[in-house]
Amino acid sequence: MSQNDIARIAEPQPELQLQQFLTYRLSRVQAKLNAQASRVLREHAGITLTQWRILALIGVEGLRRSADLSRHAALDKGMVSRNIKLLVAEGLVVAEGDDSDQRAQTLGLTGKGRQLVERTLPIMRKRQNLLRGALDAGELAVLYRALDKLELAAEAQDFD
Amino acid sequence: MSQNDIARIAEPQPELQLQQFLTYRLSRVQAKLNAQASRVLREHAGITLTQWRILALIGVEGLRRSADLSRHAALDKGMVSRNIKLLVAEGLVVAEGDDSDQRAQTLGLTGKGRQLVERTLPIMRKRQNLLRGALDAGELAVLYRALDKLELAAEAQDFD
DNA sequence: ATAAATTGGTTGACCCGTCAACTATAATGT
DNA sequence: ACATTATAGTTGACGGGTCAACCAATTTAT
Repeated sequence: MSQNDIARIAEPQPELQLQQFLTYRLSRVQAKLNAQASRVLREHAGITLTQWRILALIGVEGLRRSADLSRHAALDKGMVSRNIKLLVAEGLVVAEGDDSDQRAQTLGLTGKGRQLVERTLPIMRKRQNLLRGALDAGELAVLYRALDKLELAAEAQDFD
Repeated sequence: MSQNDIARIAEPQPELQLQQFLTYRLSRVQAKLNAQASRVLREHAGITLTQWRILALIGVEGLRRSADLSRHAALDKGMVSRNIKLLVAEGLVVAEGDDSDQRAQTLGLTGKGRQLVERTLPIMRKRQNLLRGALDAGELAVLYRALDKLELAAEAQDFD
């Protein structure tokens, strides 16, 4: 306790680091993936990642209702609502009333929106392939399995 | 195009889903890990995850300066600053001027802060072990490798 | 038929994390 | 020695994401 006179409760814990390291790694990788996609989309299409997802869900997956988007892509419905409004204002999306359900609105792409998706799809696919190419099939399988297990463990409520 | 008359730009793309699925999975797992830790800390110690990290870095790792915390745990320095202020206000941390560097302050735990860390450490270790037990060594290794590769791929700037 | 519960969508509030600007002090270069 | 550059820490602002309240319309149960 002479030179290094720091009040410690316990010796540094590699275990503690591991846990924090894990969530740290996960959030970091995810942040970088998002940042990369966001950059491309901003430069190439002038939209955000969320907006791209919405456009792709409408234009590629053929979904037509906000609620479907939320469910399909686990997007918050509030966020979908706000972004739809933006996309409509920018003339990329049309939202017209649905006859069969007065609450709902039917979503679709405008010509401009369709053009933008068509123009953007190839580059996003390219990126896709880059990412996919980074992992071999075995790694991908283990990654998914590990994430499943972690997610399950993270749901435990009764370990205390 | 009869019954399912939806204007699509392309057929639904499993590849697109994969990418979004990947970031979706990552963010989801991470969110759950955070939520779990946050819940435990809130119920058990009345602090947030960030605050716990700070307390542990001071009390367990023995760090004494804000800047060291930021570097060590990749926490934003602004966030550290604000949280330190809260922790001081709650009487868990002391921050006194540093003689050798007028800009810096020396951080330490109060008795109350030390007690709280001592009380909270065991349960966080328990959680730690739960998570660690969820993956075998091989899975953990592949997980790390896969995250490394993905992170690298996510840093590529010139794929377009 | 009508009350209750569910669903679609909008809006406001809030937290977390990041970034930028700024002040004060220290270290470095010439 | 003095000007430049780097560092410690504070603060304000912003975007992404979650949550809750709310309205209108629709489905379900009794």
